[in-house]
Amino acid sequence: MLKISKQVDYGILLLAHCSGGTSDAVYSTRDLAAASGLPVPMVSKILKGLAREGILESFRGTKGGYSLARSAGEITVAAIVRALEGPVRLVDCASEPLGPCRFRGQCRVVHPMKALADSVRELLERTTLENLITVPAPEEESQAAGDSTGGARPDPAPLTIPLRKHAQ
Amino acid sequence: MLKISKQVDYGILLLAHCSGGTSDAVYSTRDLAAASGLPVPMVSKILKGLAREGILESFRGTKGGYSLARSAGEITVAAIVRALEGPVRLVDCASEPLGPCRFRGQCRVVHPMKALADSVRELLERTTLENLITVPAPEEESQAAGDSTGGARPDPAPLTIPLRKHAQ
DNA sequence: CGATACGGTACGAGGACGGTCCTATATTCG
DNA sequence: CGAATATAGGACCGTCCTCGTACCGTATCG
Repeated sequence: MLKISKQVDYGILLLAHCSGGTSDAVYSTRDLAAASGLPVPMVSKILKGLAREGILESFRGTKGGYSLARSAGEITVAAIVRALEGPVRLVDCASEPLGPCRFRGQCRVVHPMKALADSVRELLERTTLENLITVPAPEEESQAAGDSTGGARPDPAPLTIPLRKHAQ
Repeated sequence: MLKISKQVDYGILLLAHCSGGTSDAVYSTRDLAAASGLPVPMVSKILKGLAREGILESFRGTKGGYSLARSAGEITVAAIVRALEGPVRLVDCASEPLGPCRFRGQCRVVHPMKALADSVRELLERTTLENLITVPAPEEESQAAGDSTGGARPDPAPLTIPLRKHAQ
């Protein structure tokens, strides 16, 4: 609920992988599929979407593949979401191409809702791929691995702050 | 995409209506359905959900109905979302009951993703019903009414700031 | 010219969401 | 007490969207 699609999730994973090597490294669909463990057609579809939006640069033919079109710091989560699941619209009736609304003009919540939606979008706009790969997180990472049951553990620490560091 | 469900949208509308009168005013399903123009069963379902979560207080029998269980300033958007569409989980593999993930432990993006998810949730947690009904928005509200075509107009003004006023 | 790898699009299965309906229970009033 | 009212808690169904797959076209390298 209120979730981002798996394509976006996978997309971030793949982009994180692409940003691992040198800036002009080229990765083929098969390479990335093998590295991520995701099915090849799925990876292909996601990379196509990212390339169409200009996040990835594509090279066709033998020895072709994809590479980041800009630096990781210039790729926002919002752009990834837009490329893979369309514009961020928290609510239809208060997002930019205004959807139909039976209360047009007399609704007391439209503008605040729009403000809320904008806040969410701005948050995603402010978070870059670089943020996602350079925030290494606390040291209890290792103990999170191991148990596949995934028992709910209490909230460990406020991880919110690091993301803000790029907000002006 | 990345949208909240219509039930939450409707729920906010209905709660905004409930917070209009005195604090102990009681509204029946039929009243709210008539006021909102939404079908009665739908309104009923939403109100049930809100009551189950303790956001609304319910009174059965003749002259029964619903009223806000707490003040509008104590009802967060996050609570409304939780009541009507479950916990806020931006991504399955990085939200609190950790979902299955094939990269458990070796994924470089889990913690940042969790941080991002927390940021979104915190934003919703910080926004209260009171915020949504007391931010009246700019004066061009009236001209938005009238045309039912809903043509896309350019972004009018940064509406993001007002929401922040309650963030400490 | 053939092999490789991207580009676009269409297709099917599965699940979530929107929306409706039915029965049980509690309260008020005559 | 009994009828009327209004919520509680389900089950139920149609539809849309997402995930995942597959096919065909096109560009590039050797």
